Amino acid sequence: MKGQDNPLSDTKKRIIEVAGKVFAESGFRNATVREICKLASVNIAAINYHFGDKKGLYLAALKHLRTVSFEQYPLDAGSDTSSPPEERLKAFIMQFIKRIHGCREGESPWLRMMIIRELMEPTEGLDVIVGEIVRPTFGALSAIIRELLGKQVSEKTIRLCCGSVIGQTFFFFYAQPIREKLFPADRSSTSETKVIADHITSFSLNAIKSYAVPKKGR
Amino acid sequence: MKGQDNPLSDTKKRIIEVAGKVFAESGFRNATVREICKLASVNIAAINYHFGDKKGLYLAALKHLRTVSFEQYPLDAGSDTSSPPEERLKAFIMQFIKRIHGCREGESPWLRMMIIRELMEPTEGLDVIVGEIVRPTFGALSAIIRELLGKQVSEKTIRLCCGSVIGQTFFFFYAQPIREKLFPADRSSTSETKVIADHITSFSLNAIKSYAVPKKGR
Amino acid sequence: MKGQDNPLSDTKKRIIEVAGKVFAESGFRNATVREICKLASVNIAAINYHFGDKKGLYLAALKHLRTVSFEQYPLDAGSDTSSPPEERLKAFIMQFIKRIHGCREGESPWLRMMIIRELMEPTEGLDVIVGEIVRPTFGALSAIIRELLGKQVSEKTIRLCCGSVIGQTFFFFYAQPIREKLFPADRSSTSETKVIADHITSFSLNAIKSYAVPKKGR
Amino acid sequence: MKGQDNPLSDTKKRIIEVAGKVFAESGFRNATVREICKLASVNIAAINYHFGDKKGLYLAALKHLRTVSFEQYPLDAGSDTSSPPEERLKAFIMQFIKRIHGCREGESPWLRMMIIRELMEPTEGLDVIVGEIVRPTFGALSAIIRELLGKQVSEKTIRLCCGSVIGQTFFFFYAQPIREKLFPADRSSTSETKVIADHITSFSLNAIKSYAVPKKGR
DNA sequence: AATGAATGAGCCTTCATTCAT
DNA sequence: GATGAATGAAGGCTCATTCAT
Repeated sequence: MKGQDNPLSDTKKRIIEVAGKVFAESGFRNATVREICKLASVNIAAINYHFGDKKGLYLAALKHLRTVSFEQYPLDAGSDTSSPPEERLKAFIMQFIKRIHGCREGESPWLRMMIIRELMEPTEGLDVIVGEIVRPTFGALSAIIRELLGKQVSEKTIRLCCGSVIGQTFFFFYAQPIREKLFPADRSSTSETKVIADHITSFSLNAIKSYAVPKKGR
Repeated sequence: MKGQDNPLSDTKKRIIEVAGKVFAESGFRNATVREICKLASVNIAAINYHFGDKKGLYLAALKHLRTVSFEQYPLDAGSDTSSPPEERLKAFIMQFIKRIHGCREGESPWLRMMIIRELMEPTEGLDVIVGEIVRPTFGALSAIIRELLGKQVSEKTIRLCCGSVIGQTFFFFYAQPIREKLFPADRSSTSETKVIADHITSFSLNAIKSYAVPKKGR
Repeated sequence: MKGQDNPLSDTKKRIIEVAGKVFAESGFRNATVREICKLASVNIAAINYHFGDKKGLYLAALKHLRTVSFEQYPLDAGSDTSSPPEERLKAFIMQFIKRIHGCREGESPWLRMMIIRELMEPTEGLDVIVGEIVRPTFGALSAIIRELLGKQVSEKTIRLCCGSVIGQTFFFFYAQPIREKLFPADRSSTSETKVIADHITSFSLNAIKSYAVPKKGR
Repeated sequence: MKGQDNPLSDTKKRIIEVAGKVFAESGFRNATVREICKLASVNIAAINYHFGDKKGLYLAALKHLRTVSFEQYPLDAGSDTSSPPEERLKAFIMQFIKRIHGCREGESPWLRMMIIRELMEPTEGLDVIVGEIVRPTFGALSAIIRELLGKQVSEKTIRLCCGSVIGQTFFFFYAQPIREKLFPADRSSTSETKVIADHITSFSLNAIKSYAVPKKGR
């Protein structure tokens, strides 16, 4: 009775889930198929059978991570297109943080780690990340910022503002190890995450609105 | 007392310089001592003799990179403490970009790559980075932002604003591979670097000034 | 009594035919059951089911190759026992070349390759080759040479002459890769095959007749 | 004091000698570097260090085999250019047999096995074999046969006769396993080798002289 | 201070075979 | 009869490290 709507065999699914963790934590090269197979309790030859080779497994794991992340944290949650853009920006930032950096206690930010590793040593996985993760995210953010800035503003300016927003979120979570060493008080926690999200929201809104002011007067 | 006019043997110096490039470009694990020795034209056993092991060489190379970077791009260049804070923020951002991300054409952003790698897989090198690179940088930026915001603002707010500024610079350069795939027009170049630096400066100034307003009126 | 009109299941037959090609071209070890199964469009477990293991399939393929070869190129074709022995030797050499080395353009000399491989690393297949291929061939050739030499000549001499004839044919075709590298002009072709067959015939006839002469006078 | 004129380290030499045997007996693919290293009592990584990879070792072993074989059995031994061609052909055949097939009891015919394997599955080694082994051998034999046939005979005819001579020697020794199965009396031995060499010599001389006759009369 | 040689551990991959259905 | 999934045993190669000089 099990698995009646499960297109992935148990073994294959188990391997993919383990691989997601291991690849995120160790990177493509450092991760070993041996470790993955051991953790998944399968024979090492199973990788070749199900995924062809290590790279095939890596791409499968990356795509799986994306799928799960998008299902858990859809981009348009928490607001709808009729909401004012300020509110939608706030919702976007919170959702983006949850999706990319994880939010539940103990949940490891695998997707973010995969993205960062791909930026250091790009593989075919970068195309997956850009095409299926970054592009739709940028699209959603662009729409909000375009509405905040008004139609007269150039696309280039919108791109730059998108980068400023995304860049802030990346930094606060990605550079967490440094921040904790510098300021032990800012230890990661659910409430600290909310503080950061609020800061990014207001910092960005303030900046963007100033950009937009010239067109309306001042 | 030995080596009074030769604190580093030529061999050792040569190895360190090569290692800096190779470690930055390939990461700790992927870099091979064989390649480093070949490029430095030294015997493979020299690493063990001079640095103990691969990790010892890595730390030596990291420290060397920091020294060179700080000598080439001192933090306070381009302005002095008597300048208005807006101007000093602008100078800081430009200098930070040059130091961390490189500025000359073809120059590899070794220091940034080392930092990013340490963030993914912290080693002893992270202490070096935090203590000798990040802390003074944050200190300088904090001073500028504190002056912009006024004394009434909490240290926490200042830290958050520092993060927002640094985060933006990191993103634009670190995520360069993604940005190029998404927007081929924004290819990296000296002029594009200037555009980005100006954007970060005005975006941040706008945001910070808005933060500061409430205290003086509104 | 089953399979009265289907002694070999289609699947089994298909596998054998594919295996003959693959084993001849790649040798026993280098050939993979996976490739054979893929080319034959059968499941990989079918080999185990039908033939026990890889070696069983190999032997089956070898026997099939022999059967086909003998059906296509019967030994006594092109002449009959009433013909003069010179003519029969000529016919034998041509037929032997066709059978062992192939004659049609693009036809791979599978049987020869199998024989050569068995000579390098004898398996049970060598018994099949000796008993069902070599022995009748040697018998036919012996009869011709015996007639050419006369009854007084020892069996040992006949055996040596048989070896000389067979040896020449083997060399010219088997060492083809070397001959082409040494003398690019002697590239393999239908006409070149005929030139070689004629040479072997006259060379051998000349030699054998000289052998025979002493007995009749001089 | 040892090895004062020994350009090869003991280890390297040991590996090459073992590799020659193993590659000849098992072929390039079937031979394993693990077995070679075990027999040579060296670490498996020594192959990478000294020869780059398996193929490098293979080529080194092949060249070593050639060198040893040529030093032990120089082509022009047993006769000089002033001898009559009949005598020189006899000497050539005996020497060729010794060189390629081995002559001492228990001596394995490694060089022949290597050649045969290269003919089945050519690698870069075939170029070595053709260039450094086959070409000079054919050159020496050609000279003898040209003298036997006279200048009027075409180069093509000389090539064909060379092939006939070489082909016979190959067959008798290469097909030894079959010959022993067919005619147990013809077991390999020093005296049998002499019988074969004499047969090939007279068989070939008879044939070649008949070729040459037309030019002088008949 | 420096070197060439050697080592052992580990990695990815491939293959024939077998199991459960 | 036939299949997809799974297994264990090797195999070639790479790497950091160490040894003897």
